[in-house]
Amino acid sequence: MKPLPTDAELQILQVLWKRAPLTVREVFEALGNSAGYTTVLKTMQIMAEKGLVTRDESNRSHLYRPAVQAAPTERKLISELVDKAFEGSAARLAMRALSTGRASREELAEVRRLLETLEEQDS
Amino acid sequence: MKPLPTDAELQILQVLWKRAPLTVREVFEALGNSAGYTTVLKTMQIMAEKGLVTRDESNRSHLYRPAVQAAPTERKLISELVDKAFEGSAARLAMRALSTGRASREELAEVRRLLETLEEQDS
DNA sequence: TGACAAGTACGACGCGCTTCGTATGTAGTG
DNA sequence: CACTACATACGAAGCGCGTCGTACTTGTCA
Repeated sequence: MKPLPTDAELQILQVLWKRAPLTVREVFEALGNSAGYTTVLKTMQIMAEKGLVTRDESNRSHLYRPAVQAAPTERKLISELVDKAFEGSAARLAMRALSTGRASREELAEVRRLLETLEEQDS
Repeated sequence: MKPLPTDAELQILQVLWKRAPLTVREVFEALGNSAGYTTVLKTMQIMAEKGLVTRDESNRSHLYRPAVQAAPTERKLISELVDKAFEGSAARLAMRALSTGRASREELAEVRRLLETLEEQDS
């Protein structure tokens, strides 16, 4: 129903996930002027149409809140990539991700803990 | 230099990675007629221009081979998503991927083995 | 040798996304 | 009350991608 966010929409959602509610101007500034103000505005209007955000119009400066959660959205983005490039195997994607060398020692330990939880659960 | 493959290009690359060299028709058939023949042809021509594949024109039916490898391409696709949606943390992406519930017991064990290797290496 | 089958080349269109210019409305202030 | 600052709304352009129709070339075989 609610579509997955596009790239530009995802940038905005990430800002909103950290600290909502926010006005368009606040989002615009958080984005570091990577796009024009009206570009951000328009995108957020479209997101409201799509149901990705809600907005409170009681003030002159409308306040925006995310209408989709981070975790499920991230999972769907991953599933998309998994289907597209990893033959449906999330584990294969995870392994590729870990072998990019971009993970620190601590992060690896975290992954290990998650893995233990999952393996337990599954039995 | 060589750009990342687009979605349609990735579908074709996956076929070529499995069994190259192949003609356009063979790729077309492997794709199960999800797109028209000339669509596949055109896309493969573009891929040749981009340097994603090479082609042997000595026969009337040109033979195509991948010019980029699967592993690095997959890693770049992941990095792209990591930067776009996971604040640069490949480990965070890996954890989300594992918690989609799409991984079997065996796959989890594989991930665990990889993890052990990585943790060793890093010390 | 002529006609058909099968290949390549190429141009063009439609769509979604991003971008921004411009029009319009409105709250505050001297 | 007029002026300025700042907000929203909206239309339209540019671009990449996927798609396919059509033209052209070439090999084959009756």
